[in-house]
This record gives sequence, structure tokens and C-alpha cells, in this order.
Amino acid sequence: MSTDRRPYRREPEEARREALIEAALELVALGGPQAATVRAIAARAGVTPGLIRHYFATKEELTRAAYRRFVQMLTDDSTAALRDAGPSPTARLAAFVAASLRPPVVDAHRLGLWAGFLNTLRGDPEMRQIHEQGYRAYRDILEGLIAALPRKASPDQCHRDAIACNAVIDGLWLEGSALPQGFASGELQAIGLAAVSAILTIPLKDPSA
Amino acid sequence: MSTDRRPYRREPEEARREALIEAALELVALGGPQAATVRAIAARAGVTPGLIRHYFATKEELTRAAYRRFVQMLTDDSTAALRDAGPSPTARLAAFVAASLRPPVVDAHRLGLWAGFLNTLRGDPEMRQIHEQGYRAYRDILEGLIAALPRKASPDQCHRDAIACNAVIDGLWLEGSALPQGFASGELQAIGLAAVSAILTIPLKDPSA
DNA sequence: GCATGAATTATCCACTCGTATAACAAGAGA
DNA sequence: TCTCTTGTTATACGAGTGGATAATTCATGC
Repeated sequence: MSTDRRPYRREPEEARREALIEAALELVALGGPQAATVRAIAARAGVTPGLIRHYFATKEELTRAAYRRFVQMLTDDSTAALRDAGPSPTARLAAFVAASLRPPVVDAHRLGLWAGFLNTLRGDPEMRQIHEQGYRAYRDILEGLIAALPRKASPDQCHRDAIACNAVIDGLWLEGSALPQGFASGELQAIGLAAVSAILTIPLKDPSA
Repeated sequence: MSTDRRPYRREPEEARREALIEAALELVALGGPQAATVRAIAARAGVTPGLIRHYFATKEELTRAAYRRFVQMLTDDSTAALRDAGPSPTARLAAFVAASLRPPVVDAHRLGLWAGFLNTLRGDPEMRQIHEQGYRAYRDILEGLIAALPRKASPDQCHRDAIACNAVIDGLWLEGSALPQGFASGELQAIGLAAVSAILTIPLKDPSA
């Protein structure tokens, strides 16, 4: 009387956690937090619901792990572009801006994720903390790049410039992600670089050109 | 054995619809779509759940009405600033930008609403249509203001400028709404006006100064 | 082979959701 | 003041979902 039990493989712990987090993120991106139920996450990760509790004590813990991963992803993709950039401050800033305005950063999926998590933050102080850390990290990188530029500007001016540039980037990211077909390839980056150049009164060459 | 029935007043139809829509919006803003249940909406509007069906055939209909109202709100607040502005194109643009970067447009509540509705759009084509109409309306207004400026720029240039300016505004709106305490009073507007001036290479005076 | 614990299955229990319907009463018109 | 309309309440249903858990099985390393 062997009930045909679902065949399975034993995966290393990290791989499973990874898969579960990944599945949770995808579901939040697609349908908001309410779509990321334990069952749906398990199904998408190719496991059965019970397994989740084997890796995460509670669903909240999984949610937080997923959000942590999301925030990590954002900063990682930004800094990755800096690794390949040369030493020139203007080139580095240009690379950073351009990288922030093309896939995979600009992506409907990611916008969905971002929006989905937004009103989850209210309820959970720990989530809010993760959020703020990530935000500051990003803006600090940008401010550092701006401060390194060869121009005379007070620290205070740099700070405000960073806010403005961050806003341009965020806004273009927002629009590019929300209307993927609304912009030609490279258009977002070109507009963003031009705007940043104008704000900082320093010419930035398009690194992809 | 008179069960103490809840006392009530008969309200005009419009007032009730209004109250229900208002309640739905507040709940979405606070806790996302999943918080806007029929019961919660009714409670917040000060009525009993059953009444909702008296005014809206289905919950979806109420949701759509609420979203329609939200989109309306956004464009209304933008155009309102233009009414009081003078005839000067630069003054009108400045008024528009400044109005977009202060309350009630900049508001955590509104950001929550926006995010909350975002991943509701995927499922419902009608919702998506409402969304796109609203977006285009906003950007067309901005592009019109830019095209009216006393400078020589091709229509194509105006179009791209509008996108860039829209991005700055959206980005600052995003940041200002997400971190309400992160900016001094008037700071957002000042940064936004400076950035837009730089992008368009035309000086804009702060209308509040 | 054998032990181990990763993964499955099955189920619980509480709760929520949207919807439906019948009873009630507020307020306008007579 | 009486009546009638209908806005509003109360109650309930029926289905479904939520996260959690206990017991069971079997893949895998030793």
C-alpha cells in the first residue's frame, strides 16, 4: 500500500533557503504580499508547504529574509558597475548612473517588489530598519561619487546635489520600470546622464557610447 | 425583547458613496489592498458591511471607483496650482513643479496608496486603463508647460525634457513622501526647481519666495 | 545496511472573505 | 399622524484560506 509519495531530492540547506526566498520574492513582485502565502511559496519553490517551517521558524522570518535579500540586490547591482569603471571620478559616476537606469535594475518585476513591500514596512519595525539601512547605503554611495568630482562645491551643496541626483535616478527608474515599452533602448540612461550633468554642472560621458 | 439595533441616519447617495470610497482609499494607503476588506471599509465609513452592496454591485466595482478617484485627485492637485499662477510660462511651470513637491501631493499616505494599487493593476485590465489615462494626462500637462517656455527647442527635445523633468518630480515626490522628516520645509521644492531649471537651461523663480 | 534528518503527507483549527437575505426603521409625502 | 418607500442593519452562509504541526517516509552519507 505504498501511496505514491512525491519523489524528492535532498538539497543543501543554502540552496533550499535560496529557492524559498526567491519564490517569495517572485510572488510579492507579481501579486503583492497577499499573494505570497506559505502554500504558494512552497509550490513555486517546488516543495511542499511543510518544508518551509523546517528552514524558517515562522513565515515572518521568511518574509524578512526575502526583504533583506531584495535590499541587498539593489545595492549590489549599483556597486557592481563601479568595479568595472576606471579611476576617473566622472567616469565612475557616469557608470553608476547608467547602471541604475538599465536592466536588471530597471525592471517591472523589481518595481512590483518594491511597491509590494512598501506597505508591509508600516507594521514591522524590523522591516523598516532593513529598509532604511539599504536606502542610506545607496545614497551614501552616490554622495561619495559626487563629492569626488573635480569641482568646487561645499559638502552641504554635495549633499543637496546627491538628493537631487538620487531623485532623478529614482524617478527615471520608476518610469522606466512602470512603462517598459515607453522608452527606447538607452534612452533612459541618456536622459538621466544629461539631467545629472545639468544638476552638477559637469559633463558626464555616456559610458556605453 | 427589542434587540438594541444600531441607530442610523439616511444619507444622500453621493455622501455615502463618497464615504465608502474615502474609507477604501485610507485602508489601501495604510495596509495595502489586503487591508481593504468589505468589513473594514464599512467599519471605517461608519456603516455596516451590508450597505456596501447597496451602493456597489460588487467589491471590485468599489475598488475601481476608489482608484478612479485617486487618479483624479492626483491630476486635480496639479492643475489647481495653475489656476492661481499668472500668465507667464516660466511662472506657470514653477508653480506646477512647486505644487507637486509639497503637501498634499507629497504625502506618505499617498505614496502608500500608489504602491498599494500598483500590483492590483496587473490583474484588472480596466484598472490598468484608468492608470494609463491618468499618467498620460499628467505628463501632457507638464510637456505643454515646457513647450510654452520662451526658448528654442524642438518638439522632440521638449518631449525628452518633459520625461526628465517628470522623473525629477516623481523622484523627489517619492523620497519626500517616503521620508517625511528627511527634508526641511521647502527643501524639496527648492531642489526640484533648481534641477528643472538646470535640465531646461532656463531659470525658474521659486513661486513661494 | 543503518542511522539520520530532510522532505513529505495530511490535517487541524481558527478565522476571514465576499455575498446573500430578511427584518427593521428613518424620513418624506399624504 | 399615518403610510410607504428604501436606506440600513443584522445575521448567516458557504467556501476558502491562513499559518502551523505531528507523524511518516525515504534519500543519502557513513
